[in-house]
Amino acid sequence: MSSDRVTIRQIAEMSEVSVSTVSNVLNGRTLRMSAETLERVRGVISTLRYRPSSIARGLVTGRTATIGLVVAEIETALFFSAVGALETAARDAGYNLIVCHARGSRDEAEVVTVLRTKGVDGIIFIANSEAVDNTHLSDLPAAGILAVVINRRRPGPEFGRVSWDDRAGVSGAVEHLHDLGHRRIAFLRGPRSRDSTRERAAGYRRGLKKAGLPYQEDYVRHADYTADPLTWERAAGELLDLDPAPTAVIASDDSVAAVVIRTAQRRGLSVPRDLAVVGIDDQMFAALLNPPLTTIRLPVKEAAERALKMLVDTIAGQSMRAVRLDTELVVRDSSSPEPPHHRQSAGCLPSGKVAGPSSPGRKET
Amino acid sequence: MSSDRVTIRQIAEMSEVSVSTVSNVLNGRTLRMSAETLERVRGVISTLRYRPSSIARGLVTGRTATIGLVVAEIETALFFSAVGALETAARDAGYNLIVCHARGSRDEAEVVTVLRTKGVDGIIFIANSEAVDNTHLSDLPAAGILAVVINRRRPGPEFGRVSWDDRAGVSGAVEHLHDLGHRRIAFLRGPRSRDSTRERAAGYRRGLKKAGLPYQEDYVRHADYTADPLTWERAAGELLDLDPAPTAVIASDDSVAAVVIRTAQRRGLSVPRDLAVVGIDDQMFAALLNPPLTTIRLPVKEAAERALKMLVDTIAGQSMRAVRLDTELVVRDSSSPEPPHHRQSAGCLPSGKVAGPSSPGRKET
DNA sequence: CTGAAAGCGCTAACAG
DNA sequence: CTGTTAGCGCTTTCAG
Repeated sequence: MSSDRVTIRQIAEMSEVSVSTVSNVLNGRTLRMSAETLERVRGVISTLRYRPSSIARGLVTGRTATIGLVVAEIETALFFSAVGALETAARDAGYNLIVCHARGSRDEAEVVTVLRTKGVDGIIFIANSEAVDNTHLSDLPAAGILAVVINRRRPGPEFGRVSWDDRAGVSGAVEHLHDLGHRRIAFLRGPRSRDSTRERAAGYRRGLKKAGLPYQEDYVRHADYTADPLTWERAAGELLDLDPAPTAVIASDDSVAAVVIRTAQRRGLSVPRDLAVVGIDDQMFAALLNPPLTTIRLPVKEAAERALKMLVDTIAGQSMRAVRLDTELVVRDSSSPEPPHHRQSAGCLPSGKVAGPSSPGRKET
Repeated sequence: MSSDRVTIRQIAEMSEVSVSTVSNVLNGRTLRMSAETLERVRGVISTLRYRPSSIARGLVTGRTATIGLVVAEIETALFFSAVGALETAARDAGYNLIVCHARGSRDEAEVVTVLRTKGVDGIIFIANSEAVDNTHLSDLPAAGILAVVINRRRPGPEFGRVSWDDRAGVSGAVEHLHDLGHRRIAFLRGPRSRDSTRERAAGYRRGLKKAGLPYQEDYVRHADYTADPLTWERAAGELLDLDPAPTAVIASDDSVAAVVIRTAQRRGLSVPRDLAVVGIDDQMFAALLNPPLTTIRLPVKEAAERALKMLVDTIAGQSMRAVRLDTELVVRDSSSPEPPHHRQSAGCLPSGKVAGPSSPGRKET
């Protein structure tokens, strides 16, 4: 097969220099080298299309310019933008990404082992905020493998961490709805096992308090976005059956929000006139719904970029940190004070106007 | 940092055997080895948690158990399911995936170079059917790097290829709509530069012909799903302005379909009563729209799995092939003969009933 | 059935 | 400023 691989030795011979000289030009240690030699070596390299084997290099340097990415729930649309952003950022920094999907602690431990044998320089974990066991990560720092976690509890101080402020996000959404005149604001909780669910619930309470609204048990329902959509529909229906029914709903994510909208519409209600709906995530389709969905945008891409930067900076000598990003409320028609067909046709894809100044993480677009 | 790496030599010493013996147990060449020795070596390996370095192994064997995945348009939701499926399939087969995003031929050439220096055993290209230049791939076979392309023209006979039948998919959708009683069926074309767009347009014509319907220029519009949603809205509006207006639209993809639905609804039309809408892709949100979207499901996941299998089989000695997969028409409410609120609450997430037997690629669910 | 030894392609001392 | 050399950790003949 690949019998004709060009090696550094051949380059050396053809350039009539030693391998170390070639190695030097390869690695930019070219400062005090005769310009003529440099030229000649470079010429041979390019005519032979020589590319040093990063395997061989990795064996001796112990570095591979490869980063492992361990993704929980790879099927989730939101995480894909993270993978994309990460890949771009990584390649800009001269790294490649080995992407692995881990479905649980056991799986993750296995994946980490493989990644270690492959000699990755660092690992980024992007999680679903599931409070997962971290013990299998404890020996990573000792093994000299840098790691940063996204949307997950920090396994230790040697780990980098990037997260976002779920609590402030939901709190801000409540305030937004309150500003619009809503007084009966319901909240759909996500999967029970996730930290994000707790944070968001806390944000809901905080938002109510800030707005001076009472917390009502009845207005909080469970709608696990990892479960069957029929269950979301049921939860939405129960909310709508209440008397008095809520005039606004913050859904557990954009998918659930889509079903809430549909459920309301099927009952003849108009969104947002009879019911305002706010999602969480800002997935691609949010702006395409009818009406376009107001949603709490999670800064997944930014998180990915920050995580990568943290890793690269740490390789360059800095130490790990924990950063928390702001979410951003993207206001579209599903929470506007007037029904969408009476308004300018606002809200298509990445547009989205912005709410009042009261809550954090809002930004002009 | 990683000073304390366990090596095969240490295992050999502690087991009081030679390194080659350890290597043998590592590689399963254990047939004619004293059971007692085997036991001892394995014991030492597991107590020391020894993992052979795949870098070192790769250097000598020339194989890395790593596959490159080159994705065009990594941001597209549809492709993510491919990445997920591929990762799972790869890991099951003992491989890892280096995922790269290539934005064009130049970028792709660069990515391929990097992948080669990293010693990948094969490369899978998953494309957007853009008729892209393939010349930079021509020396892959000679270099002993296996490659298979998904949704892209085959660069040569040494390349594997997996694709799907866009033409039959759209043709089947036309027939489905015809069966439902539609006689004025419009079609929204995707990006001009893609092969898939041409195939789909051909499928549209074929479907009309099969149904005995005339081809009408006016009913075909351009709605590039990579462009601004406002342009889709305009295209949809133009269709609806026609007299007589179409009673059904096949949209260029699910996102466009969502906007078509919205445009119709904003004009007070009911989907599907006044207008039936069919998408292409079957993205996650298709089932969440109101009404749930009938769509031509592209077998992206299956394609990914087939591609991986082809690669692995070829490594094992088989030769590359070209396979074409069927699409599947997933019938939901947006094309049902009656309005959704008069029907059983069908159509939530992966459900979707199935049309008549006339067209290819339909399957019972 | 096991051990010694020769590299895989490269980098990094260390001499010249 | 350039050349020689010793490995990185593993596999794989080839002798014992």
